[in-house]
Amino acid sequence: MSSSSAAARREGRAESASGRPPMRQALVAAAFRLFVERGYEQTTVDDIVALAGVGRRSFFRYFPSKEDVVFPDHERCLADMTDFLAASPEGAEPVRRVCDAARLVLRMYAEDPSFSVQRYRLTKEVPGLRAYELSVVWRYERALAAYLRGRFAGRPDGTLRADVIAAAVVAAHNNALRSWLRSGGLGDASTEVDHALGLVQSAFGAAPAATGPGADSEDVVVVVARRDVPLWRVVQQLEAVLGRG
Amino acid sequence: MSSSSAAARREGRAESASGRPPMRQALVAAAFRLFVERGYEQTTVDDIVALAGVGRRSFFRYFPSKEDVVFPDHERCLADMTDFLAASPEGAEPVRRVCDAARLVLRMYAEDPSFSVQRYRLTKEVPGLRAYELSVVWRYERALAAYLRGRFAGRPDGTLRADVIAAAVVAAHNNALRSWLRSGGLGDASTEVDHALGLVQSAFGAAPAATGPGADSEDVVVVVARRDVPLWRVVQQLEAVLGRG
DNA sequence: CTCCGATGGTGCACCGAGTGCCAGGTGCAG
DNA sequence: CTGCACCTGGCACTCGGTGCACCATCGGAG
Repeated sequence: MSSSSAAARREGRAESASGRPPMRQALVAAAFRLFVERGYEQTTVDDIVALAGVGRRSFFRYFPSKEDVVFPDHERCLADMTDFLAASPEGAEPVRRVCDAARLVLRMYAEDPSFSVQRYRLTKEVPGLRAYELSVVWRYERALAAYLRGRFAGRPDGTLRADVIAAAVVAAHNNALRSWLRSGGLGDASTEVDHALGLVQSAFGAAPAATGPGADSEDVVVVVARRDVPLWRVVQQLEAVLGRG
Repeated sequence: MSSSSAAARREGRAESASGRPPMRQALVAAAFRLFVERGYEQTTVDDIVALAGVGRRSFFRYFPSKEDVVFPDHERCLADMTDFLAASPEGAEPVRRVCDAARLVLRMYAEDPSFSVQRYRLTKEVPGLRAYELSVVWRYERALAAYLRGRFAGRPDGTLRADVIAAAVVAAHNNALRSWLRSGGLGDASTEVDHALGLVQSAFGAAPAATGPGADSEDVVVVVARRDVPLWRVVQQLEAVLGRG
């Protein structure tokens, strides 16, 4: 069943066929029940462990902090993303690749829409959770930026472009994701995200240099310019690519 | 004296000529002395108030949390930025305007380089401070995005573009800022930031127009340039191909 | 000068998150 | 059975943060 496998994924570990739901899951379930019915800050860790029927000490064994119980799957997702980026083929177009990496996060959210929507409502209200979410998102962004920095190494403004593109990708992804969450997680999230990421790709994607097949890869640069963008902008791009003449 | 006025600015209030340094400043000074010499987490609020010679309760009168003492001036700076954006002339180019708004933050950092560098080293090491800084930066980003959303209202993908551009501006600004901080705050920060923001402007600047699927291949021109050809020659070629001056 | 209210600093008791430490239980290999 | 590793629970403690009541100072009104 979908909800069961989604819960298992939330767990970050396979569910054993032999019942006995692991303590981690019980804690997440208990926590969310209390969070939605009486609020995050009004719920103490003691309340959670009492409802889950476990010792207080065990809570912090599974979750380093109270906030972590709200994001039980991000650690796993972040690892997936770094793996995905590390496994990139050499010839992959970098911007497209980070956009695909961002889609991994979307997939995680889409796997359990009701859970994601609940969490969204929580994080929107509680400042502490918002701050925590920011630090999570920041780690995704750094993973994307690290990959791009590697791909842009040697290029002038390589790290700058990497940071900016990573931020743009994350912002576009989050814009679409939040719009989907605000709608209650009903429609298709991926089309909206595709559109948003498309905008970023059109702004940063093909325009900067692709090396031609025949030539020595270092001494030729190909610029694709749209006729409707002003000439000075094309020249600016050229300067950036060529490293100031 | 420069350091004195910088400290006053850090205070967010004018320093009175008649001595009696305000408690806020004393707390910031005491806190930073302890933070740099024994670390942030190793310093308790009790240590700070003991060194400053005030009561523990007073600390939390001036700073809502221990983290806030590290960023004593951001609240003020954020207010300045929103004022700046609210006072934008109607005809201002939106992207340029948010770039200028970002420069306000840089100015704040540049006003007291040694303080900024110390704080940078702190936030780089301490995860809790990093998280706090993220939430501060997030508020700047939301201020920029809110302005852009207003300017892009009605445009297709208006909020999406607003969010992406705001994120890109913040990322570019932070990239340059951090590079300057890493250097010890010695050189000129503004030139680096200008260059970084220029890249964002060149990517998102004036010509938003028809993005993505609207343009067919007739609207695109491909230029192949050899790196050893001087830039002006390439530009000359471009002008010829595009048929405009 | 006295009274008075406002402002601002302080002490105190208290809550809740998070940690270190140790004890008990349970499954497993020797 | 015994030792061992591992998971769990309880206890005590630290520290950040808050509500409340108390007190000092100060400026103005009578």
